[in-house]
Amino acid sequence: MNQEELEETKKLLIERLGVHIECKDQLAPLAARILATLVLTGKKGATFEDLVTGLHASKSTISTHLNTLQSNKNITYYTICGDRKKYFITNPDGFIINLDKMITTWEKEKQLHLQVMEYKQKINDDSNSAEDRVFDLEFHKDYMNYLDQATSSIKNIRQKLVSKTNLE
Amino acid sequence: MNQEELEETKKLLIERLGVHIECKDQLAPLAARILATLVLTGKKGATFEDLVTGLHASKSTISTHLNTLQSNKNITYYTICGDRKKYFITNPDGFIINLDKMITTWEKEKQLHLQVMEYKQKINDDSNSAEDRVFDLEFHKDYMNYLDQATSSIKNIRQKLVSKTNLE
DNA sequence: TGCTTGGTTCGGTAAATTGCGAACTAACCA
DNA sequence: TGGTTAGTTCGCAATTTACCGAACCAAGCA
Repeated sequence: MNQEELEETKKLLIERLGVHIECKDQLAPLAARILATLVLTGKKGATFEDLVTGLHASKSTISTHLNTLQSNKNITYYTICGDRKKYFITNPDGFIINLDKMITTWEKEKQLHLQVMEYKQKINDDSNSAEDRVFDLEFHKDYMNYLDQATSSIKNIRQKLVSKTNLE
Repeated sequence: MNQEELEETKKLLIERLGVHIECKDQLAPLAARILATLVLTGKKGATFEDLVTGLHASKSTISTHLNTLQSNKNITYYTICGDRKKYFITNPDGFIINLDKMITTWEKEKQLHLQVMEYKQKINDDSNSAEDRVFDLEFHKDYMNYLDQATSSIKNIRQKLVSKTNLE
């Protein structure tokens, strides 16, 4: 396989990965393409200029997206002495940040279900007869149980990842 | 707590849940409010008219969103003999559909990483010396390992949920 | 001091999303 | 046959998003 073909596959993969990331992480198309590019370039990273030319985008767009990606902890950069450029790379803690996001979403969801249950319980208490009881709380109990299970299994994976990272 | 106060809490909860669902499931604001309303009304459900008045929205908006929510399997409805109205409720299989979405996303992600690894391997093979090797494939191996673990633990929870549902 | 490189800021615009209203259909019933 | 209820369709208006270009800044150096 020659150089041109490899370039083609690279572009194709940036596009595919880009679309995936765009949907999964709710990022703007070009922000996702930047992340995809950085995944494809690996530890070597890419400079501001590389991204501008590689993605056919304007400097302003690249600048703003690089800043938001950095503040979202999606990417970082390293520098080389005597070289003014920044070499952007994907955040090596990306896994863990992903897991943390899932955990916080689920915990927030659990809090919401607790609030809903409280509300429904009050309505049920206000009704005087048993057949008057409007709400069945089983659904919320099941849902919270499901959330708890999912949360704890993901926390488990997180723990293993963290201890492995610390060993290295 | 009197009737008005309960109405207030209901609106507040619809709003909070709505914002959460809107972000989590990438739905239009009003579509998320519909789902939130259905969670709050439980097994009793809500009619088209209830939603139009409760959410202060137009019939057309409610109509289109109800249709998309149905085709996304987010909601269903039941009917009462001699009553032309549909009573919309949240899809009881919501849990499982959520889990399935996570699993497919992760499996797709794994496939993408495999393709990226294949690309990087080719580049590495093309280089003639060892210090020339551009890419470190460890990252992708770790990532795929993480995806596998997450997938299998969620599949496990899914299995438990399914067998429980079938028993009832 | 002025030029180059690396990057930021800001105003604007094209396109996509979201919701609305009016006109329409389809089923039931009086 | 006409009226009512339940809901759909479609064109349009208001936002929001995503990107661009031009002007600008700041560090280094010739």
